[in-house]
Amino acid sequence: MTKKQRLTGPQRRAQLLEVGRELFASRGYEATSIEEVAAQAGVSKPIVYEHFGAKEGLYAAIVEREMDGLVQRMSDAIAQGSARERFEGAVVAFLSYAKEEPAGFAVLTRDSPTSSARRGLTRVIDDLAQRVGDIFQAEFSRAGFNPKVAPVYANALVGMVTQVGVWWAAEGRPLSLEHVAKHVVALGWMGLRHLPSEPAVQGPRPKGRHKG
Amino acid sequence: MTKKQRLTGPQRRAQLLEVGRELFASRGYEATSIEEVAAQAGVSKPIVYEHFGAKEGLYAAIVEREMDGLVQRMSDAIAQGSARERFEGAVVAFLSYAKEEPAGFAVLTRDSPTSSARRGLTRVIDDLAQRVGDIFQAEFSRAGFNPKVAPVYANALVGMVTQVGVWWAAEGRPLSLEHVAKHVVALGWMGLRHLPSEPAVQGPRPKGRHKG
DNA sequence: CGGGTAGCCTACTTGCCGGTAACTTACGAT
DNA sequence: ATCGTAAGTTACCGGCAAGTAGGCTACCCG
Repeated sequence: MTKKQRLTGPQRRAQLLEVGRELFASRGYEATSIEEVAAQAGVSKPIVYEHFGAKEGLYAAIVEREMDGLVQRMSDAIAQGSARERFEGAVVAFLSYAKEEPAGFAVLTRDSPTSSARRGLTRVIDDLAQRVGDIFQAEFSRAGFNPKVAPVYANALVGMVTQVGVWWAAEGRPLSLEHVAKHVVALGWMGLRHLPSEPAVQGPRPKGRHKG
Repeated sequence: MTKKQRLTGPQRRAQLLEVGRELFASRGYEATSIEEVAAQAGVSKPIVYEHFGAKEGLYAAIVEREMDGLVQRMSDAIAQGSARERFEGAVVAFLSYAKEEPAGFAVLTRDSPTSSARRGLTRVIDDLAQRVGDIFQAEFSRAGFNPKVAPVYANALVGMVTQVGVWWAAEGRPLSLEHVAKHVVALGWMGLRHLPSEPAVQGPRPKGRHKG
């Protein structure tokens, strides 16, 4: 068998990130023990602590890395083209990530450890929705729609793609990526193109609203 | 002060379900201890075990009850009316549930305990998507679309509504239910009415049907 | 009043897991 | 070769939470 190999710091760190990702993906945060991570890496517990300080440190490092990867893909995808092309690009990028990085996708999709709640929105997907929401907000204002409903669409689209991604991955990807993307894009795009006008469009007369 | 009141079995059981739901909703499964549940109910640990056997038993009972409640609302909502009305009804029913049963909604939205995976799809929402998918499947076949893509739409719609619900609840429901529902329905309905035809359609069915 | 039973409690055991202290070993540079 | 350092180890602590054994008490019913 492979000799008990000594790795350099960065190498070991990278390996632990890899192993941790796989474990967190399959078992979830709570059900994964540091000992397990260490064992799977052929190393002992304190090594993990040496690199990441605490369990949450390891988890945070993994999530951050995956988040960066996903955001990178999405950013590239919406860098240019018509609005429709960018939308389609975003969907394809998201599904590609789900396909090519199943473990990372699983980690991002699962619940976070309870303590790391920031600002009340705990799940990572919510973060993504927030970013999309910011983009939409500007876009909506520009187009004369009520920007307050932008988050509704942002969350709707993110949730749509996410859930489809989860199903698609869990089901062993029964359809091709292009196939799935096509339908999702169609569903989302049509809705966006037919935004209903509403009483509360920002016209000259802001109407008195009832309860929130 | 309230006397150390002795409750009957069913009463205590109901109370524990209530307390447990609240706790699981706010802390999540792992972070909630049976002792906490017992304390909050003004009772000691073994009582909980007497009623539910194990922690998972309590959790399962709570989830099942909430799931039933949600399904009940949805079923009522889609019992009659045009397709569009039923769709709208389903969305409204879902959001109403999120609004009126925030704790239950939180429980259903969170991750389940790792061990209770059934059929590979662990999350409760996936169950819902499955049911919707079955309905769509039949509907798609009838309308001449490829039924294999039905789950895509089912998951997309369920994910859409779910994520919007999560956001809406987490944000303290900044918009009215009707307002949110209107936009979500618009987004979903438009997409459904313009299903893209595709190479793999079964049968000579060229064009999307019209209906009022 | 006197039992029986249903509801409830105290007081454990057990095992796991996050985290740490203190020691050991490989290895390259001088 | 040897010394310094980075890499890795064993062996422990402390705490918490799941689950249980066995005893107590209120209340109903005759």
